[in-house]
Amino acid sequence: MSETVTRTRKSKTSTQKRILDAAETLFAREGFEQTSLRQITQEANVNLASVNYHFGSKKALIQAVVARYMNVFMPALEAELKQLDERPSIDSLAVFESFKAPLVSLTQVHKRGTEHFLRLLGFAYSETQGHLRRYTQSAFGDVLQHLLALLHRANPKLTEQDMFWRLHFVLGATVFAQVSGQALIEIAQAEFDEDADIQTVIDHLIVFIAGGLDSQLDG
Amino acid sequence: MSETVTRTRKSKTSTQKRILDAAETLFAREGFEQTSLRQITQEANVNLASVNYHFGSKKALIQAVVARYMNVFMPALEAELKQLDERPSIDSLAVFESFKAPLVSLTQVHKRGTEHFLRLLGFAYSETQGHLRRYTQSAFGDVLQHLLALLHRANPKLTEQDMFWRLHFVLGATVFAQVSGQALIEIAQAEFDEDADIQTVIDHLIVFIAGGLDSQLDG
DNA sequence: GCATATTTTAAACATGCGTTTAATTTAATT
DNA sequence: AATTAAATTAAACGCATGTTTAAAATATGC
Repeated sequence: MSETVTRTRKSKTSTQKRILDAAETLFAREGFEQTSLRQITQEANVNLASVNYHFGSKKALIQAVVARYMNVFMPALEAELKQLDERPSIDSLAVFESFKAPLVSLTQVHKRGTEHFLRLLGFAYSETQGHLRRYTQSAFGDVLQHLLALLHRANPKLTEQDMFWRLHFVLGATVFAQVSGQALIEIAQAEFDEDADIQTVIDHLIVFIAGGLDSQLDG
Repeated sequence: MSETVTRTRKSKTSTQKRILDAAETLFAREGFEQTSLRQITQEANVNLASVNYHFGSKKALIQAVVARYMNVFMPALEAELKQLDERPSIDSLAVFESFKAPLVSLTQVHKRGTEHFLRLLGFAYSETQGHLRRYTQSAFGDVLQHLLALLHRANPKLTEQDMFWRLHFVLGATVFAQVSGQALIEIAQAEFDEDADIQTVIDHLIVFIAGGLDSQLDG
C-alpha cells in the first residue's frame, strides 16, 4: 500500500490544473485558435514550456479541456435519458428538459462551467477542430444515439431521418447562439434597451428549437 | 493602330477583382482569420503587397469582400419586402420566400455566390469580426428593421424582441447547415442510406426554421 | 515623346506563434 | 546524505503572419 505523496506544499493547485483552468476560461472567451499558449501560461502563472511538458501539444490541451467537461456531462445526460426510457410517453420538450441537470452539474468543474461548456462546444464546431468531433463521436456516440432514439419516440410522426436533420439544426442554432451570444446581447441592448444576459438567450432558444423540432408544416 | 492599349492581353481582369475573387473563395472555405494574404495573392496570381496597396489592410479587404455581396443582396431584399408591404396578410413562410430571389441574384457576383455569401455571413458572426457587424448594421440597418417589422406582422402574437431572437437563431441554423452541410450529407448517407444533396438539406431546414419561428410554446 | 503618376514587384521588417532544448531547481527514493 | 527522477525555467528555434519599403515597370496626360 504505497502512499501517494502530497505535492501540494508549494503551489496550492497543481500546474496541470492551473493550466486547464486558465485555458478553459480563455478558450471559452476567445476560441481555441485565437488563444495563444503565452496567454494561457501567463494567466495561469506557469512557465510557457510547461504546457508542452504536461500535455504534449496545444491540440492535446484543447482535447483535455473539452474532455474534462464531456466526462461529467455525458454520463449525467445518459442517466437522465435512462429515466426517460421508463416513462410511458414523452415529448420533445421533456427530452430537452433532461439537458438541464447535466448542464447545471458542470458547475462542479468550474464556477461558470455551464456557460464555458456550451461555448467550447460552439467553437469546437465552428472552428475546424475535426479531432474534437471525432473524439466526441467515438467516446460518447452511444449517448447521442440514445438521444436520437428518444427524440424519435417523442415525435413518431417524423422519420428518423427527419429527426437526424432537425437535431443538427438544433445544434447549429444552439452553437450559434452561444458563440455570437454576446454580440446579440449587445445588439438587443442597442435596439430594444433589453437588458439581456446569457440566460435570456437560452430561454428564447429553447422555445425556438422545440418549435422547430416539432414542426408539422409537412415536409 | 499598332498596339491597342487594352490591358486585357496580359491580365484579363483587374488586380482588385482578382484579389476580391480569390479572397472570397478562400474566406468562404476557411474563414477570415484562417486565410492568409499569401494564400490569397497566390491564388489570385498577384503580388503580396498589392493587397495592402489596393485595400490598405486585411481587415479592409474582408470588408470589401462582404460589401460586394451586401450591396447586391440588401437592395434586392428591400425590394421584395416592399412588395410584401402591399399584401393584406402575410405569414412567416411568405417572408422567408422573399429571401429566395435576392439569394439567387448573388450568382451575378460569383458563380457560387449564394453559398459563399451564407458562409461569409456565418464566419462574420462566429469569428470576432465586430467591424463587419458594425458596418452591416450601419449600412443596412433599415432593411433589417423592415424585415423584423414584417416578421412581427406575420406573427403579431410575438413581441418584436421575440422575433429579434428567433430571426438570429434562424440565421444560426442556416449558417450551420451551410458550413457543415456536406458533412451532414455524408453522415446521413452512412447512417440511413439517404441519397441527400444540398437541396435536401435546405428543404429540411426551411421546415425547421418555419416551425421555430412560429413556435407558440409560450415563453 | 517626354514627364508624371500609377501600379507592380522582390525583399525585408517586426511580431507572434507552437515547440524544443538544455540547464537548473525541486521532489522522491534508497 | 547521496542518488535518481520529476518538474520548472529561460532562452532560442523555425516558421508564418500582416505590413512596409524602395526600386522597377507600366500606364497616363500634356
